[in-house]
Amino acid sequence: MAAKRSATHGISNREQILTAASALFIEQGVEQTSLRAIAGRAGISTGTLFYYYATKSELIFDITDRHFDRITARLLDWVGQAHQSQTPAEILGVVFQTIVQDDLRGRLHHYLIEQALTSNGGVRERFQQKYQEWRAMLQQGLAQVEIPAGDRELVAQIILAALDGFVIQSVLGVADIPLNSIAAYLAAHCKEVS
Amino acid sequence: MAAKRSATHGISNREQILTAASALFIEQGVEQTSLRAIAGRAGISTGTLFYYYATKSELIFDITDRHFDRITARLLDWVGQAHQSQTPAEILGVVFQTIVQDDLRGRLHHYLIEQALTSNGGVRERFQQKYQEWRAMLQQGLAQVEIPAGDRELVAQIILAALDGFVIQSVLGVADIPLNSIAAYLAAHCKEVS
Amino acid sequence: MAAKRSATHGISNREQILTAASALFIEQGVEQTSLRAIAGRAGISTGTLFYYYATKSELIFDITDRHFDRITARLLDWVGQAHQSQTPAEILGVVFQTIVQDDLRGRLHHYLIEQALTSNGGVRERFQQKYQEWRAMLQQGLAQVEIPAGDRELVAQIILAALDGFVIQSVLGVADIPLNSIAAYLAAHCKEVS
Amino acid sequence: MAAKRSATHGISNREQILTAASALFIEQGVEQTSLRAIAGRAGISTGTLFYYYATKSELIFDITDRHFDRITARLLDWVGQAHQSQTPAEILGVVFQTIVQDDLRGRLHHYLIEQALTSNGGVRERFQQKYQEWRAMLQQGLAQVEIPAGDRELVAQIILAALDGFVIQSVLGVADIPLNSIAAYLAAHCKEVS
DNA sequence: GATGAATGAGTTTTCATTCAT
DNA sequence: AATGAATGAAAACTCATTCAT
Repeated sequence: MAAKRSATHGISNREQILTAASALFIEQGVEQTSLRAIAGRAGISTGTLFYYYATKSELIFDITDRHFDRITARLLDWVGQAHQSQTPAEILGVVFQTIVQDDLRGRLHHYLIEQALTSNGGVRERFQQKYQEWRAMLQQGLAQVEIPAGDRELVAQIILAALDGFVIQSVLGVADIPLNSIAAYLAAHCKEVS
Repeated sequence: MAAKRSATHGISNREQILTAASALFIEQGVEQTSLRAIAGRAGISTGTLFYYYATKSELIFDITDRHFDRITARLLDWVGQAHQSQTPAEILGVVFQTIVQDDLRGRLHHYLIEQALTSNGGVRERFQQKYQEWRAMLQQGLAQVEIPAGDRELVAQIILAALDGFVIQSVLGVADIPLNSIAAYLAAHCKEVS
Repeated sequence: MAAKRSATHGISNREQILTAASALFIEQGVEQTSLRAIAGRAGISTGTLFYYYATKSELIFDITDRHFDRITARLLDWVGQAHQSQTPAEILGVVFQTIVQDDLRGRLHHYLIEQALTSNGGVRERFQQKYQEWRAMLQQGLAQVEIPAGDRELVAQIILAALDGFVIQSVLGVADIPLNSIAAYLAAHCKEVS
Repeated sequence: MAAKRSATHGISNREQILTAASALFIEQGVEQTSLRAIAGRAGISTGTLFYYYATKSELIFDITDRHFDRITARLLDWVGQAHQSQTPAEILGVVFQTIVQDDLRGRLHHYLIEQALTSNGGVRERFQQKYQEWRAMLQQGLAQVEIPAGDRELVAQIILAALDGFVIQSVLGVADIPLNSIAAYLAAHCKEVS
């Protein structure tokens, strides 16, 4: 279902399609984007598009994969570099900032959630897996933030959920989300039981 | 834009439409639900549907209104009855349980968010207003939970975001969301600065 | 088909309908104007509209009648007052100006022509009658303009046709129609054979 | 916006569509002709029609273009061959006869005028351009009819307008339009100032 | 590998007209 | 006389998908 290499520049076409599709999905939503439009922006014919993706669902599937990979990569980065930031507040702040403020990915994220709810495909299962995965990664990252080992799982859960919630608000344009204060607050209060 | 009552049983028809539309939106998503299907389930003709709602957007708008009213009502309930539960943990737990576990409303919520992102209409503005409103209500409710006045705003923000996040996970079927432990943890750690 | 008086203020309603319909026909064209819209602007219900006009065709018929009456009245005026203007050029100029420059009536005229071509009704026959009638009236008016009696019929034909032609151009917004020069030219050249 | 040729028999399809559309527009009027009917007569599916013309407006636009081209071609013919006819009266007579008596094109002409008035599209602007163009062509043609140079513009205006007027009457079926006498009269009286 | 013309079932929307009250 | 809710048939438009080349 995902990329199969070939001798010619098929890969390049696949890239072209995925890039075009991502962009259009973000701009207009998944349902509102026609395959013809995707082919058009990718600079290929609809026939060619169908050569690579026999179904719109398949294409959405690949887009989802990519999207997940990017989120995961971002989290990995964060886990790896977490110790470089001095204070716990700063460490948390970084996640909040980078994830919440990427509006484009935020929009895509929600369009894909809708696909997960709507389409029968495996998208939903992938989401379930990924959320578990991200939770685990967050937990790892938190190990470096002086949070008592026993609390890490809960804190990771809260942060993961809050992230999604703030992404929603950001994407909707809800005003006044004091991300930094929130990160600081969480850092301070989760450090140890009062 | 919202319901105009009439002498005859026009109300009944409007109700019928809204009920049918809500149900179908929840089952299949907003985009996937055709007006014909709504009319069919409501037991009226497409022409009659048009008589009440000249546009799919208008109908969505009314559905959104209703949805918001229910959420608000639920929060009002909670604010009013918060003192009846004994412990802060219990008080928080109630919100989490009642809101997160109403999967149907959760689905609708996210379909409507997609509408807000996609359609240019006023739906998005309504969302912005409502989120501000709900945040304020949460703050009020928290006044009864021994949280230092200065922190209430941030805590309300966190809880509101986390609620949305958990709704997403619940709707997606992500396993193992220990809502009660989370409520307890939040109640314990937000009570006062360590 | 036309106005039947009644004891109550039925007449007033009829007037209301005709006024609203004329206005909307001119603004949007006959086809584009729904009966619901007419009823709305007339301040009555669709049911009432149908009480007065059982069919859209009937309404169009009455509007056409009114329109014809106004054109005829204008021509009658002109015939009656033709001698008051001094020069033949001025006399002709008056018809051209008053008829061509009434854009609203011009639009309506062409929308009604389309009805005549399209609908099966008697509208077309009415047009045929009226054009003959108007031609005769023009001929009468020309009697006062020193045109040799033998030529009057042809000149009336030419003027009548040219009028319609200039109305088209005026309504379409074609630039530079020197109506006065044209009237002067016609007056000068038709007076007598060179 | 206009025809783009393709390697296969796409041309044939486009032609098919334009032919079917023209015929139906003439028979029933533009508004009364459904795209389905056009597709039906063209022997293609509605989807295919959409493939060539994404919008009814686009199709109308192309039809308009074609219609204009034919009128222009006819006038060009006339300008080129004007000297072959002997008398000025005959020369004028040719235009009147050929243009006025083509009832089909006359009907189409008026349906398209309605489109120009109704739809906001570029149709109206095209009409304005074309009328200026035709006026200039008529002027050129008149150069060969012994009309004093100074009068040619006015005469062209009058003839152009009268043409439209007679087309209307012809299409409406108004009786007794002595086109030849009129041409003769115009030829005689415009030749030189009395 | 690549094309793009072709399709048909589907969508939202429109509206003249009817009729019980 | 007057209402306005109700209708069904039809309109324009959309689009994922197929297939001959």
